[in-house]
Amino acid sequence: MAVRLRKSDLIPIGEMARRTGLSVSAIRFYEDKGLVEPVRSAGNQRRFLRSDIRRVSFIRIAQQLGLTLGEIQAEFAKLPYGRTPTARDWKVISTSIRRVLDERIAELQRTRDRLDGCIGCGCLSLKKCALYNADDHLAAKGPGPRQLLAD
Amino acid sequence: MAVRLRKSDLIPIGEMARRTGLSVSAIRFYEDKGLVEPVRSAGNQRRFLRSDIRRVSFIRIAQQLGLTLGEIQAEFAKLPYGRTPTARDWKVISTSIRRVLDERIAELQRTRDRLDGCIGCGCLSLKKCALYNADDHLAAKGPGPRQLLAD
DNA sequence: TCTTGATCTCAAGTTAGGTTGAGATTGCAT
DNA sequence: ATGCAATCTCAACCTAACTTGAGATCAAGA
Repeated sequence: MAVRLRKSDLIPIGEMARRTGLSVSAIRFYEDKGLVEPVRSAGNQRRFLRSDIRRVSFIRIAQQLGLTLGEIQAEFAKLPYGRTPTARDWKVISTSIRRVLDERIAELQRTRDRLDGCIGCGCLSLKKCALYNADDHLAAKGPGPRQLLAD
Repeated sequence: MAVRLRKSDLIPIGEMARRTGLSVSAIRFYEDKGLVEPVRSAGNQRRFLRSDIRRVSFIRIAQQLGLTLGEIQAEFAKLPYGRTPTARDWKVISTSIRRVLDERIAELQRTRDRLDGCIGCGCLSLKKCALYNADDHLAAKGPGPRQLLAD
């Protein structure tokens, strides 16, 4: 028995917007960026697959997590080629994003600790300041351990 | 005995750039935004006060901490009017920024926890997803808990 | 069939934080 | 006094992530 395509299997952009909470223009923008690839109707209107709802929703979520569209693109590259992604596929991505979050948190904590050092030492005294000296400039200026801030 | 202004007390923009590690154009941009207000030489060239070095350096640091120029301006508003800021003045600001960092870290941790929930629940199942539903939209659609995994 | 709402494309505008370049002056050391 | 580096202003350009608007076309119910 052949698989029947119900019309509800192909979603127009307006419904996509409703279902994902994104604007129509944003979705078109994502298509431009290659994040989603709807097919076209006879009259050249976009028609999305049901699985695209999840895909597009994921863009929204990942952005809330602080990923750029480029980074999201990179995550999408991990999705299976030629078949609709499963829960397991998405889980792999979620886990990878968790690592990004962990890194981001750790980074912020390191920064905060450095700032604490600065406050404690009556700092922002530039010459000694770990934050100020985070970057290159001020090359070899005085002795002692120099802490560097990851960019 | 009158205070003598040595020429070294008024710094041209090039030296400012060298001392802060910023580009000349960036410093001019900050002036545009009202973050620093150099005086002008007879020939209309910018002349910065020594204390501006710290001020401008602070912009750089605060940006690395993730503050926008607008937020930095808000912090600067706390500096004393009409006198060169002391170490104590800067400390007040640093402390305030510490609070911003704390908030940011807490927020990220909450997000990570939500993501963990999602991963745990085989999530990104949209309807139930804490991340997905973090925002408003959520148009009641059809009956029963639909799991979009089925697609 | 008519009419209305949904879509289409393409161009331009928006905010943040700058950079780049042109063409004109300034400032300082010989 | 002159020569050259530093500076000046102003306008245009850049990335990211979209939005807005104009003018044209599509889809579907009465």
